[in-house]
Amino acid sequence: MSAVTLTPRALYEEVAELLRQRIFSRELEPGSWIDELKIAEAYGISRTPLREALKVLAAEGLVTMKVRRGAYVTEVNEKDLTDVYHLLALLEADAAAVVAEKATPQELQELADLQSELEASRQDRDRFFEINEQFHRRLLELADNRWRDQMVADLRKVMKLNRHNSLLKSGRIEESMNEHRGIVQALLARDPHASAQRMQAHFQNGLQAAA
Amino acid sequence: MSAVTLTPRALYEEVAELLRQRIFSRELEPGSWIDELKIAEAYGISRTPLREALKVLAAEGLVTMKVRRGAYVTEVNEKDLTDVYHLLALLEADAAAVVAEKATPQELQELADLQSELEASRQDRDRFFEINEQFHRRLLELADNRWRDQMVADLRKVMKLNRHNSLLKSGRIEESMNEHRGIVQALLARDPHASAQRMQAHFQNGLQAAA
DNA sequence: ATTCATAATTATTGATGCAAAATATTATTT
DNA sequence: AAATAATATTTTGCATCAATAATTATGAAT
Repeated sequence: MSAVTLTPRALYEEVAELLRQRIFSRELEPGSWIDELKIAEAYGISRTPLREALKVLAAEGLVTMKVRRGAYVTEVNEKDLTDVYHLLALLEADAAAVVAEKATPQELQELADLQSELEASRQDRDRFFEINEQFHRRLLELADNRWRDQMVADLRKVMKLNRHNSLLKSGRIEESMNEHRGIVQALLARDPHASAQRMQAHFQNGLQAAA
Repeated sequence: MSAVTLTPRALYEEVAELLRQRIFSRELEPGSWIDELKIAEAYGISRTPLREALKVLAAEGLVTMKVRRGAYVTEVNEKDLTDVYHLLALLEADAAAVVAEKATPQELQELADLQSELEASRQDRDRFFEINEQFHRRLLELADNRWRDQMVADLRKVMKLNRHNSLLKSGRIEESMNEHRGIVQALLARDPHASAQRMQAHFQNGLQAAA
């Protein structure tokens, strides 16, 4: 037997990740009931690790457990989305303020470099989004608060429940970049308040006007 | 057997709550390993609901799962506590800002009434803390963001991991009340920015100076 | 024909048992 | 005597099994 199991992570974690993908791809629709038997059979596993995975997803907010009714994919309405987005903006704005105060010059320069890359890739839409995400991720890392990171990760997952993963305006590369530039300027100026406010504004502008 | 089961909630929820109490009372010490067999036997249940309960607690941050090593009570250091406290302050300050903008006059009056009760109970320490908690709880309710509520609840649980549930100054009833009065004033004035700032200051002042 | 009650079916929830993995202890060899 | 290897014990993790609860459907009575 050369196939070493190696157990990278527990089965319930593996299953949780698979279910996450199926939920995000809307293969499992919001509001729909999750058939434990069917899923367990499809994946060729028993229901025990599956149920543990569902508990994890419930804690993340992706599924909702109903007593004696089983698990349902969480349904998010418009208000939920704006509420979640509001919190994301708040947490990231605060992260910017923290970074403005506590980051080393080298770390700030890193963000400035990412900003330059962003400007250079304004023609390449995919690359732009990639660098953009990298910027936000790095900013959170520098804010160095694992509890915030966990919350942001969970909130992002909830946002992904939304159809097309949008709610965000798509065709505003130029504006978005200008806002980013302003954020970096405030960070380099070591101005926590301005950094937070500009990040807030960046999120506000990114929010699609509720029809 | 006349004992009707009645199933108020699932067994794993029940067990999760019991474990929470034991963790908060430090009967289960931070860093210590949680013996599934022993706990299951002590409660007279099987390991299945217990393991589900542990997954829930892991998601809340109270226990940490290690692969093939089982569950451990989460150890929080000083930085963790200040990080968590920082986020609590941020979330509640923002809640105050939201309430200042969106609450109805009746709802604001409710908060003002709670403030009056607070002032009246300045002699009764226990009652003071009770009303104080009620004020914060009601404020969050009025901010009307279930995702924030969930996050605040989880963060509070982590705070309770700390010895003696402190990190908070205890002998500052008078100052605390004055700060509260300022918050209520800002709320009644419908000033979101001032409301948030005063709430922030309230939290900052409540933080025990790190020795 | 409609409503209520009862029974049956279906799905969740809890228990027990088994296998795999990790750690600790003991024995053997250098 | 120390180090390494092998074995044994402990414990996690997965699967199968049994029972409880809820919902739906059917039948009877008003």
